[in-house]
Amino acid sequence: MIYADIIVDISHEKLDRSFQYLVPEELEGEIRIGMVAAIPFGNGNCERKGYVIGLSEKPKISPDKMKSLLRLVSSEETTETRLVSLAAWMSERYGATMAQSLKTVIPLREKVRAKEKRLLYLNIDKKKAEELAEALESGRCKARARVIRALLENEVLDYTQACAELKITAAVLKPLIAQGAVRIEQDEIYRMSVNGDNIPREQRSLLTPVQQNALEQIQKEWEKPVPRPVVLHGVTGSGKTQVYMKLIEQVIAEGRQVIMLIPEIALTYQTVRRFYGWFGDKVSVLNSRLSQGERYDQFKRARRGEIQIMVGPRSALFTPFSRLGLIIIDEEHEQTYKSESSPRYHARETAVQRAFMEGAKVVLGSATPSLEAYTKTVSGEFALVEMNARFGDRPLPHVSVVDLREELKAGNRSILSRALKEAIEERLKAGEQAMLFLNRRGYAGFVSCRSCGQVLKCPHCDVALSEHNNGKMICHYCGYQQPKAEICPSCGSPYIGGFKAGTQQIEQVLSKKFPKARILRMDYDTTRAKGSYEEILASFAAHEADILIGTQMIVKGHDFPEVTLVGAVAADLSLNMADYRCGERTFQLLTQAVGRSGRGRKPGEAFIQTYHPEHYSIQAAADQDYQRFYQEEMSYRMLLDYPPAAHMLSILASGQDEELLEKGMEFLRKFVERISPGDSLHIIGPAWAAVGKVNDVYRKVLYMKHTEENILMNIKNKIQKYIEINSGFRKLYIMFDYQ
DNA sequence: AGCACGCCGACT
DNA sequence: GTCGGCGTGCTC
Repeated sequence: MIYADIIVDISHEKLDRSFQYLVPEELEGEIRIGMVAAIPFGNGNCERKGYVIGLSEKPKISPDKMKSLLRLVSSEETTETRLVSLAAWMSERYGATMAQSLKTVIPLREKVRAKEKRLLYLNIDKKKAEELAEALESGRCKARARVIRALLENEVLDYTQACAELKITAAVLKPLIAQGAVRIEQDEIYRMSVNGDNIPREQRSLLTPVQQNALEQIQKEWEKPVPRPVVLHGVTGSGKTQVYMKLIEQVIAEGRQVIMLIPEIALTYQTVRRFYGWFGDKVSVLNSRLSQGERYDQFKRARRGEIQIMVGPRSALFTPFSRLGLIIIDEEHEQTYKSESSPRYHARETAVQRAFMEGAKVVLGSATPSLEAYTKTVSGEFALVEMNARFGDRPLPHVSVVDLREELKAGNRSILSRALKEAIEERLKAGEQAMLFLNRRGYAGFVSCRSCGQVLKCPHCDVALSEHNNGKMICHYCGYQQPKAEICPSCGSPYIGGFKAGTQQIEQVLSKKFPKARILRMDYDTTRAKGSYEEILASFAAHEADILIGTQMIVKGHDFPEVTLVGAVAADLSLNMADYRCGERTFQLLTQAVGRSGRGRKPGEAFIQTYHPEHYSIQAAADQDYQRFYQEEMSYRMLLDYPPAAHMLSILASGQDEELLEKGMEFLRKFVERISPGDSLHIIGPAWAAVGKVNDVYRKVLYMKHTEENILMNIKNKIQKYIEINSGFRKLYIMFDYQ
């Protein structure tokens, strides 16, 4: 006997789990995961549709209580069934529940209802309604009377809102609808969709020989019976976008569709404009500011075949195209492609899986490919295509590494080295632009006591508070703020102050040293208002300022042809993080930052200020030498068994009860030790998470490393079962992260 | 979401 | 007692 796990297609939290049904014998050969089945549901055996999310031979409940599914609604493969299979793969791979995976993959479930806002109307004239209300009030139907009264006051009521405010349920409304006094209408709410009509179509320029060569290599790979995913490694400014455009055109001409993922931070007005300029109404661009409903609308357009190209962040990967031909991931190494909530999927890996399931091709582009992707090109699993020259044969910028220890020895305590200061002066004189880049936001501006060393922390999160110029200290995790402390709360010393290296401090130093320079600052504070991000960039692009200071956000993919100087003020900040990827991140950030310089006619220059001038991440970035970085970083990962040299599974547990959390994690470690085969598995922890507490919820992690992927998968499955059986874990939230 | 069950106030 | 509104809880 086969049993099918089915999620009922009703949008309600309490139904967000699977129900098991008997599969009739004649359907046993036909049923597959992802199909839609008609099932009897609830006390009235009301017929509903549900997704088949799993098949097994073991019943979860006594089989005589189980109902049999009626029939399969879609026996053919549709876009939806393929996406449901993708969700099934994701929950297996990333250790999430099927409900969580379905939610990420199919936005339709709860969002359909959100779109069709249900409204209540009076179905009789006011006089009759008045009479009815009186009749109901004199009787016992007070709840019904409330509805009629409310409708007499307001012609239209929102269904959900009315239920909450008038304290009524469907049971109250049902007789009113039956007698014809009230009607429900499902108003489709029209939302503004991004309109690309009035943007002029842009002429595509001819490809340079380097680009043409890359294009041909990719096309050659595509001619193979089973094309491999292609890693397009192009140095900064080599013009990968032009190559993407040609590939997209080719796939569209074959009558297939394209998904292009770009990092969230690059989704600016300019990018959106460019895509509309190239593809007109064939393209839709998603961005994070779109509401769920607007996103749903765009997905609906894709399903109907109204658009051929979807551009967007991570979540655009699940666009329901029926004949998907190509997935492009631009800046493939970016952190934003990894989901931070369960399922903690990586868009790169998931894209390869979706493409495999639907016979589509994959192109992963980057100037600094992730170790994961590049390693697969070495093993031959992915193809590698390189572009080693900049667009128009412009030279790569000349990079100098400045040793900050030497600066200190020479008596310079400023955040600007002498060399960088001189270079800025030169640019100002020449009327050219400069960019100053600071790796990390939260790091700067923390407040500590000079006598006892105590760092002021957020009372709800395990994070240092940041000092801001408005005299307040703010937690960047939960938004908690308090006035600036005058004395140290632990020792009472008045010598307490901020660690000065934030973007604001750099701005202050610069405006003191160069009072005539026009300075723009771009960080968390100056971009919080909607649209200000674009405003700052546009203003700098129009040369309304000479110097732009900022965090990560200024180094991503913007083209400022007038910029001839880039300074990485404190390159080490991202090097000292407690994370095995910090070397990779530093290399990527610095390479991107340095690559901003000299993109126009004039050659560029860059300075990297550091306390570790000998570190390979910094040297390789200065030389723009990816190969060298890859070799060094890979040997480090192999030495310590970090991905991609080995596989790693993390268990992230959180809960409000600190003691319960610690006990639970200890139990988990012992459990893993018991089931793990021999000594080849490295278990690390349990330890406190990088941020051990957020909003009064404690967080711990347990890591496991092994060279064999299957062994970790197996352990993950066993832990999942263990957690399900032991009720002690009910109050803990447990998430798996696989990398 | 929608159905049954059961509590509780009103009325023959 | 009985009738019926309406809140509550469950659905393989």
